[in-house]
Amino acid sequence: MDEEASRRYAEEVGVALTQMGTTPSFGTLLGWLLICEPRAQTITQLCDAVGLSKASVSTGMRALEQSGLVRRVPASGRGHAYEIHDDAFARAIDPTAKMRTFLEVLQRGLDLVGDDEARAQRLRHSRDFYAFMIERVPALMEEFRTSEASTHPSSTVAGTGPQEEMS
Amino acid sequence: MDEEASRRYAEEVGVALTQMGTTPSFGTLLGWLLICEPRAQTITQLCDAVGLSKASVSTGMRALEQSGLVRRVPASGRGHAYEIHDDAFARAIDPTAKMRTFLEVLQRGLDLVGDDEARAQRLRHSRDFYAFMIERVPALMEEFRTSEASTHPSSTVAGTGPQEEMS
DNA sequence: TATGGTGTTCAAAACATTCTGAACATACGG
DNA sequence: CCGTATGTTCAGAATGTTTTGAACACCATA
Repeated sequence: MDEEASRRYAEEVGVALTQMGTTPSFGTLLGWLLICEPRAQTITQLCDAVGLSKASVSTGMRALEQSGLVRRVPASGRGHAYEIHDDAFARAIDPTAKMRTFLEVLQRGLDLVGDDEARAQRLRHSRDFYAFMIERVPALMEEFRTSEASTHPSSTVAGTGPQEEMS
Repeated sequence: MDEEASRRYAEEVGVALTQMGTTPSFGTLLGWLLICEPRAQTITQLCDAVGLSKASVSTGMRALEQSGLVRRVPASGRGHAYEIHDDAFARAIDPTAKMRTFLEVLQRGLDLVGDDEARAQRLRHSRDFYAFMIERVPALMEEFRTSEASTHPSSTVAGTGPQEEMS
């Protein structure tokens, strides 16, 4: 329950995610939404909680929403509130996203060096590695999803939200 | 062969990797090492090729070396040179590295909220997802490695280098 | 041990990003 | 339809990162 500990936790998540390439406000807001009470929070509540300006919270929340980690819900009083998805990370994170963009880069490199065997080898191995992982990881995620569904049948409906990047 | 096209490619890799969280010099150097001829290059050669200062190349190469993508080799003349590993990405990239750090963060969150069921649910699902992936992805990588070994038996010895982070 | 090429480190400049306050829109309730 | 609570946008300030030039160490050779 400890309000101050929660705030510290939000900051902690903030620095962890910042190291992974997000903005500090993005990570801090996500951290707060992971543990806050009540679960759904308005922009004003978020401002108070994490100590950021309305402007930062507004843009930060849009980013969180577009990345599929958080959704807008009708607020009790005026306006609207935001809450994190139960399965936020499993739904919003595509572990192969970066691999796909780099697969393209490697392929262009192979096109560039043509059939110069000596140089091609450097590129080919890495390209094949990514191709393999990209093909196989989705099945892994699907396996997790089904196993979860059978263990906790009360899951939310599986609306496949936007698959944005984060990690 | 086209010298200028190669330079452009190095820059292209540079921006791709910068978007994934590296410094521009890190990515550009890696891009150049992917396609340069000869394969092993001294710091001086790299300076000329990518148009960065000696200082940037020096620190950039140390980062590449520590991340396990590149190794030092004895140079023909004076000093030493650097060359990229054939299996650079498959060996240097641990797709679960970020998941592991975030798994810890989620676990700390669960410790913090204790047995408050309502709040715990938000954290638990994501934690379980990461735990699942972290457990399973290594086997996938191993599967690729063995399949490669049987296809191209001429691979280099599998010295398990430092498993630093990049993507 | 002097010399030249080679590589490293560091403070400061160049650069880019993020956050904020304030002005502007929007929508609801009275 | 007005007043108020709410939400958005944007220029500039604050902050952080990357690169660089220059001074310093190293090492082979003669």
